[in-house]
Amino acid sequence: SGLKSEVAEKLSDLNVSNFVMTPVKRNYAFERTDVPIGEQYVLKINYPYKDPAVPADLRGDHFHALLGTNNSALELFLIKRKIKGPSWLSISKFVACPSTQRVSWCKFEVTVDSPKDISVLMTSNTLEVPPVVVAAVNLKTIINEKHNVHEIVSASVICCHQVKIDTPMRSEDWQKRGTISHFTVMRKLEGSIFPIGLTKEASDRNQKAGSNVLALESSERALLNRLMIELSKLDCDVLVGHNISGFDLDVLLHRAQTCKVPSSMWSKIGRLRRSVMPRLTKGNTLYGSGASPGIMSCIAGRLLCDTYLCSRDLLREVSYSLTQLAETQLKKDRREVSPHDIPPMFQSAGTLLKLVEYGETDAWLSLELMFHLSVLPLTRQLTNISGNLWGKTLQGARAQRVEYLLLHSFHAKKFIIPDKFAARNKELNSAKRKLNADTEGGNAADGAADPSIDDEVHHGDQGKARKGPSYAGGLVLEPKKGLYDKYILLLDFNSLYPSIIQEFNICFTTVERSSDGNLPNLPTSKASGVLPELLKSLVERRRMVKSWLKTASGLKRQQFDIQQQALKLTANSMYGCLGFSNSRFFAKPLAELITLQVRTYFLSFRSRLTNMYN
DNA sequence: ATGGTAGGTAGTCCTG
DNA sequence: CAGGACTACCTAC
Repeated sequence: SGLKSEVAEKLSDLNVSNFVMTPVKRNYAFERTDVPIGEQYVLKINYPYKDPAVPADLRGDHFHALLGTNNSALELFLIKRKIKGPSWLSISKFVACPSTQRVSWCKFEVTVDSPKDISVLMTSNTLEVPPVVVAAVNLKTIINEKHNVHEIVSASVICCHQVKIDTPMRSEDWQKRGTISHFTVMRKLEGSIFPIGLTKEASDRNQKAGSNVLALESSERALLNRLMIELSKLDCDVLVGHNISGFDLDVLLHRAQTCKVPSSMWSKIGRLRRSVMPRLTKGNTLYGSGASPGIMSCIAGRLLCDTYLCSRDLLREVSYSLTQLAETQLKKDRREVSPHDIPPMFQSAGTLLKLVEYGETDAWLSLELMFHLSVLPLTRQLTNISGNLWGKTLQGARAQRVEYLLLHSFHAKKFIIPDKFAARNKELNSAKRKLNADTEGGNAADGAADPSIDDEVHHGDQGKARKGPSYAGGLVLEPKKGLYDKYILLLDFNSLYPSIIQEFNICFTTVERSSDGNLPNLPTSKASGVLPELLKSLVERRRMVKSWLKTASGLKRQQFDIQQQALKLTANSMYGCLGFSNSRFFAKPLAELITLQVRTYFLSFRSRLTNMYN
């Protein structure tokens, strides 16, 4: 047909020669106004990732929209193969990589021709969940005043070789003899020597332990080399540390760069062989915002568990310092050591051994905190529910979890999924901004006339992106003052927002959004939307798990408890992402409609109650 | 850049 | 000097 030959022509203009085109039936239900809502025939085009991407704004005589042009390969793989979090995969066809062609440090590496050769193993329920290896890392640093950077003087590692990820671990489970190993690598200060007695103490300890538990090196470079060798021997699945993503990893890689540690060494911090150090500082350098993308790419193949970030997510504390958390959560004392306290400690073997102890204790406390909070089982459950990447859940990316949950659901129902960065919106926004700048001050009624401007930052003049509310939320009634000494009735709704979404069948697929962004009407359609169905299944799964919980005991019980918590968390975080302007599934009209129903429901409930009890 | 809004208190700065 | 506009921070849902 005309469409096919036009597309073929456009593709060959882009030097794409090897492509497949198929007409398929697909649904659309999202915010692009240039794509018709509902089911229709579309042309599906497949070609290899090595060829250039089609520009999203390309148009032709026979087609007026292109979707999914910039989907990442990883996302397509996970969504199309229906891979939902850590699970057993069956690989039907593969070729083992010869050692000269490997791209990773893994003991076994294979090449797979087609993603279709990989599928989720359906009988995996009967298989045991394999344990993982977890290494806790803590660095002790001194400050180089001249360059104003941290330099590493000691690195401690505690490694736990048999960590379960399907159930919580009690102290006696992970502190078993033989499953834990530890070591510290230390170096002397520049232009000085180790204090008397340290070398003998180190060799005594190593002999007694039968392995290198205390390694003494002459330079920072040698320390880094040794640390990388030991880490690659452990080949851990998870790296853990307190503020490891904001401090230790950053320092480690910057020092490796400065000390000219060869790439064959520093890249062993991850599982991917790398030859060029990526840009380490890109974007946010704010405290507590996680590791930069460059740093994360260095540890590819391992998970990162930052107990500082986890605690901030899972606990309610005044301070999230390791000292404070050790006290309140683990009931343990911790000695704080600042970089300025360290140089004097190099004067005697005794104080230097104290430094070793402090480093290993910090690594230990962070590891203990991770077990205490059941970080691995909980994040694994959350990841299995949403079908995103485990590493992202560990970073606390809630929006991404909801994004993947919806991607999987809508793909399964043959929907075309919204693009990650809609080029159209970017254009629109920059055009708006330009317009605003041109007619500055002269548009008093802009907010009412054009709601799409509302998502812009309201108080963004000082670079702090704190937004004002962009739509109406819940309803808070003024309390009636007085002493109530007879009856006080407390009502608590079970997951109010998810219930409202289900009750009123609010979904992308059911609510008709007007083009001017006004508040939409309630859906009239009887057919259940994708969102309500999804929530229903989450609620049902939770109810089932809770029923198992009643009769289970011990580890099984804790496992079910974590699972039901994860299901609840997932259901409750969905509404927030509808109102989140950077979300891929951002739909302010839907969020507004939900909060309106919440307010209406609340008021009618109150009047029913006052009628009943007067 | 990395769920939402509502609402309270305390503080700063400015103005009539 | 009272009071408004604004911000930061905290908590509730």
